[in-house]
Amino acid sequence: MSVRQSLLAILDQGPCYGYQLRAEFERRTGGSWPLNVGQIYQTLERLERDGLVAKSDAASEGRAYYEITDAGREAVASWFSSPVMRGTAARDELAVKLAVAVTLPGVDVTGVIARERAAVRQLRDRLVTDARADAPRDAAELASALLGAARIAQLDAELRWLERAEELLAQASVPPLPLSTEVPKRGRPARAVATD
Amino acid sequence: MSVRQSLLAILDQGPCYGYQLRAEFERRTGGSWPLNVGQIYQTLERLERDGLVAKSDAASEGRAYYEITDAGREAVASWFSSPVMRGTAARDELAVKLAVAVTLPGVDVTGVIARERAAVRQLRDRLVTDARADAPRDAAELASALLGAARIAQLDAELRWLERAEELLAQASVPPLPLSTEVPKRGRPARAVATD
DNA sequence: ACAGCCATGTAACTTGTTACATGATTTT
DNA sequence: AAAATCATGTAACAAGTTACATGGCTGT
Repeated sequence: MSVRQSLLAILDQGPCYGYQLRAEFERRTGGSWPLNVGQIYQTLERLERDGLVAKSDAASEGRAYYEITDAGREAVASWFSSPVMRGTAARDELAVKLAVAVTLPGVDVTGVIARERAAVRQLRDRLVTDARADAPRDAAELASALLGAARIAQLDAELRWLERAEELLAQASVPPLPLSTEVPKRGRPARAVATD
Repeated sequence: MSVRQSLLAILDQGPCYGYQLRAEFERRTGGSWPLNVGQIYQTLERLERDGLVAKSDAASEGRAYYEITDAGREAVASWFSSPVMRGTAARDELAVKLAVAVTLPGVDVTGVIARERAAVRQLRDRLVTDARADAPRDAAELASALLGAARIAQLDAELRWLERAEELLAQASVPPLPLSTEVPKRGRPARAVATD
């Protein structure tokens, strides 16, 4: 929902047209997260469908301006006033991959961890090198610095976690789980223990 | 791609039918990431479309078994032998939200950070409390512990980053960016400097 | 005239996800 | 018979993303 909500928040500042929205978004995210222009129009179409924006009447010079609606303003306020949704599940690709790997027979988990770690460290080092140390001069530079710091922090966390995973794996050497051989009955299963 | 690849990796262990796949996946992810059964069949259909699995001939007792193909085995090997894809962009909802927030006039960034931080800390504390300290007895428990640790590590990173963001924001008090007023020309822009 | 960008829009696709229909099987 | 679960499958949708068609405008 990030793109959708971000575009809406920008439109909260005033009417915009497609190309302008892309420029504003990319300016405010420091060039990370580049957007295909088509995605802007797709998102605008969906925002309009949901009643959060509307095509402006005053279309100047062949540009299709969109303006936010009252419902859209509410959505922006709600976005900024409530924390980001975190589902109960951990939709972390790396974590799930490793979790599945340790349960499967025949997977070289140590190798998997080593490769992931090398990739993470390399990327992390590159980002740290590229990160400029001088203080941000405007809000866009500040935003850029924040995004960079977030990326690095996340990679650091992954590095530490991967090291911890290596430890756990070395200590608790547990047998992997083959496919469950027991074929359960098809109908309604018996009551767990008793009716009581 | 996690679900898709995980199911394929499980099928690499032997033919499975839909319900069985769900059980195997959830067993191996410790109940986090619960799957709607329909998603299993959707994913199987797409895997079959891509030639990575095939319907098994020996359909026993009305169960539709799927088995992995050679291409599927290659995909599994490739998944485990190469690190997870990390796009150039930082598709981090929280980070982008804050980045956009600091560039927009009229947003109470301090409040946003405070609320996000409170939510993260609360969730983190709950997870730490729920985390069992005893050593895992089988691979499923190890996987579960790994997933829990990954979640906590990620939340820790977010906490630290949010604190850093507060600092940066307090130090470098930069003015927010209003919408760009300059309307660029529509046609081809002039050459940057010179042909040389 | 032509290259090249601005600008809009549409079609299609990906993974993830839910809701629903349908039936078989088994316990109560 | 009714309830509950196993089991398969289909339809639809969300959000992100890309590719393409089409035209207008401007500098060379």
